[in-house]
Amino acid sequence: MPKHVDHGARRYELSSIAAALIAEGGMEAATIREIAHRSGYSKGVVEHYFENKDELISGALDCINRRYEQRVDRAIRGHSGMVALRQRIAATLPVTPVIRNEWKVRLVFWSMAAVQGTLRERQAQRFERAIEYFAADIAYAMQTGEVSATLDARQRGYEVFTATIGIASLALYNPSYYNKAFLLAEIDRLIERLNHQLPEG
Amino acid sequence: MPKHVDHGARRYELSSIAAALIAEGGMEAATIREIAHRSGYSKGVVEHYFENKDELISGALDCINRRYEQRVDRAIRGHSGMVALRQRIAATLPVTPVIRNEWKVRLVFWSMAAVQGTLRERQAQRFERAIEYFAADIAYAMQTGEVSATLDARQRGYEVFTATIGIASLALYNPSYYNKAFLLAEIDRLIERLNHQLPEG
Amino acid sequence: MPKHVDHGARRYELSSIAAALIAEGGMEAATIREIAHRSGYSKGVVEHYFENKDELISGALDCINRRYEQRVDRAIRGHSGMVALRQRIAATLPVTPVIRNEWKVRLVFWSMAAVQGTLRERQAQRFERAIEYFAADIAYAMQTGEVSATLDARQRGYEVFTATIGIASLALYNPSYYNKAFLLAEIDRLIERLNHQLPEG
Amino acid sequence: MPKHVDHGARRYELSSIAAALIAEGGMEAATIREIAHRSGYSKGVVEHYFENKDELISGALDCINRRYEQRVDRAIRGHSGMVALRQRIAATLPVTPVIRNEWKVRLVFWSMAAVQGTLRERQAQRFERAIEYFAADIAYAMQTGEVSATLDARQRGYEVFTATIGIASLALYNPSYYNKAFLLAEIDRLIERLNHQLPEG
DNA sequence: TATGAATGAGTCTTCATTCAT
DNA sequence: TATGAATGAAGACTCATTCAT
Repeated sequence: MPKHVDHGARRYELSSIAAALIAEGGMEAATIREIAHRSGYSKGVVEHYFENKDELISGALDCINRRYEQRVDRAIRGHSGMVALRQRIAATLPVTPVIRNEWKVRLVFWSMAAVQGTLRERQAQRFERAIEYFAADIAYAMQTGEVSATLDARQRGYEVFTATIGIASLALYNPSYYNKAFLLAEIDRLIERLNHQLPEG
Repeated sequence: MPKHVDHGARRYELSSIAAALIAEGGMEAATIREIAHRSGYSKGVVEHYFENKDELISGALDCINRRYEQRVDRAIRGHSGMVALRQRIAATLPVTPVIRNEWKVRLVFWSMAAVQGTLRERQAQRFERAIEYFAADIAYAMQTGEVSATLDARQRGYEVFTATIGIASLALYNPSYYNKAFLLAEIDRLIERLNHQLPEG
Repeated sequence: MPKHVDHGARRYELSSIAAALIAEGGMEAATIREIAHRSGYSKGVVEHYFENKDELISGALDCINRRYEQRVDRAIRGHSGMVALRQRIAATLPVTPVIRNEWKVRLVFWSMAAVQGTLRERQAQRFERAIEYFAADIAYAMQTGEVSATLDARQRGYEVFTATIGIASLALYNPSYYNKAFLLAEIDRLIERLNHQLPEG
Repeated sequence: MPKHVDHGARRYELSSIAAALIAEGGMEAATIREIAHRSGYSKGVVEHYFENKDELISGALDCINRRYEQRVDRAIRGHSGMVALRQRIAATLPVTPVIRNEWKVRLVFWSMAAVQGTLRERQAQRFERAIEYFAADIAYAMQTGEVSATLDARQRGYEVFTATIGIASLALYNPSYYNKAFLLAEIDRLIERLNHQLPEG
């Protein structure tokens, strides 16, 4: 009987280290050697859990996305509609060092997907899915009368989402100016827009 | 008597090739060897005009930014206020393959700047300058009464700018859906918001 | 109570897989990992039955040689002299895909033995034994008067054998030209030579 | 002006070292590192002259084949017909350590070509060309009446060639038994066969 | 017996960089 | 100014082998 190791846990552990390295020094800092060194295992172990480097890298992306989703879930639990949307945005914007690191990794992947056909489409799907989450919150708010029922939920979700990632991209490079207080205030503006803009059509 | 060579022109030529390579295959595709090969010069020449690779890379960014600014200048010439703002946004959004390539290079730099302290601050400055251009158009429009004089021009410039780069980031990965027609219609929405939102304060 | 496993059968099974892999992709394709994967056993099992990789490789050679000998035995059963010789040659030449694969493995071993002192001598012995088989058929034919009794059986066996492996080596690289019909006709020529050449001395 | 290096000569030099290493320890002994070390240059230099390892390996084959052809040319110069054929065979059989090394390299390539589709066809062509050279000598001998004009030159060339490589393959593994004297005597037998066999048809 | 986790050496390859000409 | 020869570090990856379970 072989020594048993939780394969998934080990993969997550290594992916997490890869993500941290990417956040620190970009794609080129996430070498297998360094991942092995930081994890305390040998190079061979990394290969044991990942077919090749691409898989490892993609594991790193899964890792930060999973954390993001868990954070959103925790923040939203029990809420819906506009409250949920507020929480979702707050969990997305780079208001803490942890989230900033997530954004660094995310941007590295965006740049990869921008120039690599295979990754592009998958990135587009990730964006689409994110928009749907934003839209779902708004759709719910329309049903409960929190916001005007005449809005186009998908379109509004798209607007709020693009504004959010635009702000996040900006904030990442000047975290002292675009700090937590600034960004949380920004959420109010985004929400406010939904109520005061002219209805569709 | 040494042969005279237009230093600036040669630098621009090489930077342009570097930018094209980055757009094609990311940072790692822009090797000195490949730039030398495409330019027809030898490797030594490339390094003669750029102290090291970082300089070359930064030259590529300058190159695409210069082209962007020239395109904006051409589009705005003779215009100001809201018309200028429209043109500025149109010249920014990835509505053509050329501009999409610009955005690919831009994202590669964003990802570098996100994880590299030295580049981060300079990137923040570039963002700040861009916002000021957007804000200036709005400020002019306020003076001429095109939009409500109660707006905060800087704030509105910031909003339009972040919305623009958010949309651009999204569009880059699904150019057939977020095509030229879609993006131009998007400009109308952005402009419309300026007029119909509640005034500041 | 330990589980009983037929050691020999297991060895043969693994050797056979190794031989197939060598025929497909040469020495370097026969990795322990791949053999384990194809056999359905774990890597550890493979090494349990073979001290090290060299043994495994030598097992693969034994495997194809055993198959060759069985094929010859089946073909010759009940025959002797020139008929047996004909069958022996026919069972040797690469007239079918199966025999071609045998030859591929054989050539890989020849190339190893050519450059590795330890293997060289054993290969020489294998050749010598093969020649003796060919010579025995001829000697028998001399006794029965099928061929001239003045021949030197060993010398003639050597000649037929070298001609056979020469033809086989050639045929391996152009199986469509040196096809079954061609090679079988070739046997007639080899046999004919024995009869019409001048006697020894 | 760059330092000038005779590209072809350097390639030959490195190819030659590769061939020597293959003869010593097979394909796996011909590592780039070892080639670099033995040549006195750095690893990078090897890459400078060969796109990749495959090219280097193929260079090694070219190297031994070129030497073989030069040796044949030198031996045949001024001769033709049966004398030329004798010399050709003598230059082919492994009668000296140098030629034995050639054969070792040759066998390594045969084993590679046997299992690799891309190489197989090229190997078949090399064989065909070699047969034509043998056949040409015989055809000339038929014109001058050295041998019976009723022979099929191509067929006889093929027979002599296959016999030659068969003998060579055998001799390689037992050079003390199949020594120079033995092999030279063997040439007489091969030649004699041409004269005393029954004519074609 | 059997498993597969872990190791680390070794391979090719790519690349920025230096330097003699 | 320009060339390209030369260097050596670092990358991903493959693999045989060892060993605790």
